[in-house]
Amino acid sequence: MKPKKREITIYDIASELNVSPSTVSRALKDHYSIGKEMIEAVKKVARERGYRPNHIAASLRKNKTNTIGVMISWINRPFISSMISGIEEEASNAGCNVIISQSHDSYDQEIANARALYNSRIGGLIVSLAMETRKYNHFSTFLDNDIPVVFVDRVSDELNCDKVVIDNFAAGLMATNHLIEQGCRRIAHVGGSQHRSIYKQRMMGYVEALQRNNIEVDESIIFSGDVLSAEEGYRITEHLMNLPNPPDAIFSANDTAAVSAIQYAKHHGIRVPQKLAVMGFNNDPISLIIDPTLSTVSHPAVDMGKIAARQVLKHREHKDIITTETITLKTEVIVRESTLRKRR
Amino acid sequence: MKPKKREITIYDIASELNVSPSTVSRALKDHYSIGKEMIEAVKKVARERGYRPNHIAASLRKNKTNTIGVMISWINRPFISSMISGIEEEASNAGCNVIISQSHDSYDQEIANARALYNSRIGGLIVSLAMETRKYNHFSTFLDNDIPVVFVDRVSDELNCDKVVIDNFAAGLMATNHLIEQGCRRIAHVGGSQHRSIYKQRMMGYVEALQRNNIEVDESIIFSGDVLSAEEGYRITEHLMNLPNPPDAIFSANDTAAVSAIQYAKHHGIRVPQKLAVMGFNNDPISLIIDPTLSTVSHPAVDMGKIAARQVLKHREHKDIITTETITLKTEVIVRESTLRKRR
DNA sequence: TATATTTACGCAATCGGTTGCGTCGAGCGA
DNA sequence: TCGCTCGACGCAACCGATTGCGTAAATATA
Repeated sequence: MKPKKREITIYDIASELNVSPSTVSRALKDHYSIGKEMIEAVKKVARERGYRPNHIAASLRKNKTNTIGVMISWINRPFISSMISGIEEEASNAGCNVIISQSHDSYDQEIANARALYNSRIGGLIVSLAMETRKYNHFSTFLDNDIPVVFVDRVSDELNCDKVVIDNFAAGLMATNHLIEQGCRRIAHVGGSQHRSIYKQRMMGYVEALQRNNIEVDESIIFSGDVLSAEEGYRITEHLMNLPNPPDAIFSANDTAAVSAIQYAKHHGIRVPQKLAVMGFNNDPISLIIDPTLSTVSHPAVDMGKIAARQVLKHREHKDIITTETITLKTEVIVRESTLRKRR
Repeated sequence: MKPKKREITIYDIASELNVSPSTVSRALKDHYSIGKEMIEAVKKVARERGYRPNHIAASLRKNKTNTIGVMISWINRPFISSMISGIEEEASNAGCNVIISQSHDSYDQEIANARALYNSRIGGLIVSLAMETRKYNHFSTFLDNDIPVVFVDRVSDELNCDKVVIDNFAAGLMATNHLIEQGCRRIAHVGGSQHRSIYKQRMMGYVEALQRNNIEVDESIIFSGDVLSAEEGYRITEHLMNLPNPPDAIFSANDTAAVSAIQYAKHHGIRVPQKLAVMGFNNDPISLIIDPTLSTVSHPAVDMGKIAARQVLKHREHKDIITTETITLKTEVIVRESTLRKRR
């Protein structure tokens, strides 16, 4: 059992060098008004004595921490956890901590989490909205207090903040185009809540593709899932395939529901992709495991996380930035077996 | 744009009631030496004025935060992210934050993370060790400073801390027994690093099962993967199946490698489970998606996370606890298609 | 009634940095 | 030589809550 050695502080360094604590404080962060040699001397002593800056103290004084809050729906989903992985990497490289809170897709929980994070005096916030959320007042506290907020993936059009997204419209368009190219003519869509713009845009891309190809848009084969769970996907597929005029393809707004569609098809002897082509979204690991392998749309989760983190950090550095950016990452259709009807 | 209203503090409450800040501080946490009416009065004012306790200030004073650190290998793995989900739920219910850091299975990174978390003055720590880690000095700082440390899943026998685990030996035994019951006689094992006790114990359970059934233990079909990735699993399976005397079953210490085994088999026309039975571990989502569905061993990730969080919180409450517990959760073999050779 | 206890609360130091403002000496132009 | 600028650093007031110790008043004990 080691003796509990007292932490050494800037006061210790100050008295060792016979200077004031303020000088030490400034020297440690290369303040312009501190002389070159003084800075060196201070840092040398700090190193020798094993000085560890006390972030808590700094946070108290500045009333702002070096912690980045992350609000997401569920952590245990491939896209989300990968995104967080990216966030954590960038943040920890910059010496920031990441604290997470899950909304479980509940609006009320999201509000509670926002309050909790604000009370924790986070220095920045990264948000992927809950499925339910349609009002956004709970973020104004952060904006009013100059706490940078960056939205990722599930963003809101109503808020003027930095955003990191993919082009969901283009993605929906490309995905649907691919299905059409493969000869599908009656393409169903299983989307997410139309209040989440990402799902709306995917759907609009889908509609656009149909229209460009003079394919009738049939509302009766367009669905908006609640949370796009496996069960939901299965149920909707069941409904679709029992229609008098069932679709020859399903474009799902996530892989979970798409995989369910394939499984329904397998259980009922419907051949994929010959009878039913299935296109997913996200490129989750399961898309490579399912048989037939699932065609899907790439979703650069880790990169989106990294970029979101960088945006937050940038705003923390330069508080004078008053512009907001929307960063759009590239995405592409990944063609696999579940849609490949024609030889290439 | 709302005016930046100043936060109200215990001083505000104190002056409103003409008492001292210390009284307010104590009243807010029901200190025994504060009168009943005073406590009520203080809380009333606090409520009315919208007082929000400043955790930073408290942390500074107490030199300890209400933040729980979580050290894991990779966040974007089903077991880990589910575990974190459980941790986060329990912690946030108790008003604690959760900050995470990934080691990427690197020992050096784990040490760096431990330092960073210690510097962040976390109030508790939950650890699932990196695959590489074989020395544990980097945790003594926490123990020496009475910061509760709880290990989950990937624990160390060398440290006398609270642990939350499953009975890996029994699990390995049961899983292997099941394979034997299904008529397998030459069962290979794809394990993890034998320095991680969980993998060692799974392997020992496997060996025990063989011995109890008078099956020869053949070292040449027992492997210790590096990180048990899909690639590793595939490569090892390839090696195994090219042996002059290939196995009729593979017991893998995780689902990732097990799925790779199935995929290798499918690619090479080896029928599963008839020619090769495959047993996984973890009950990852993919185990239900792969065809044939993968038999595996349940791993109650969310519960393990919750319990680990509770242990940390318990130690924070009662600092007088000097005992350590090892909590073992129930686990069971989940029989699916990949091992089911006999009708039931 | 004088003394011992208890109850209920105040005082003031403390946690470790941060930062606006003040100061002091050196260098510089006129 | 006078006044001025500028570089380099110190002073001291914070930030908001916690806590050991002290004490006055109320109650109990002798």
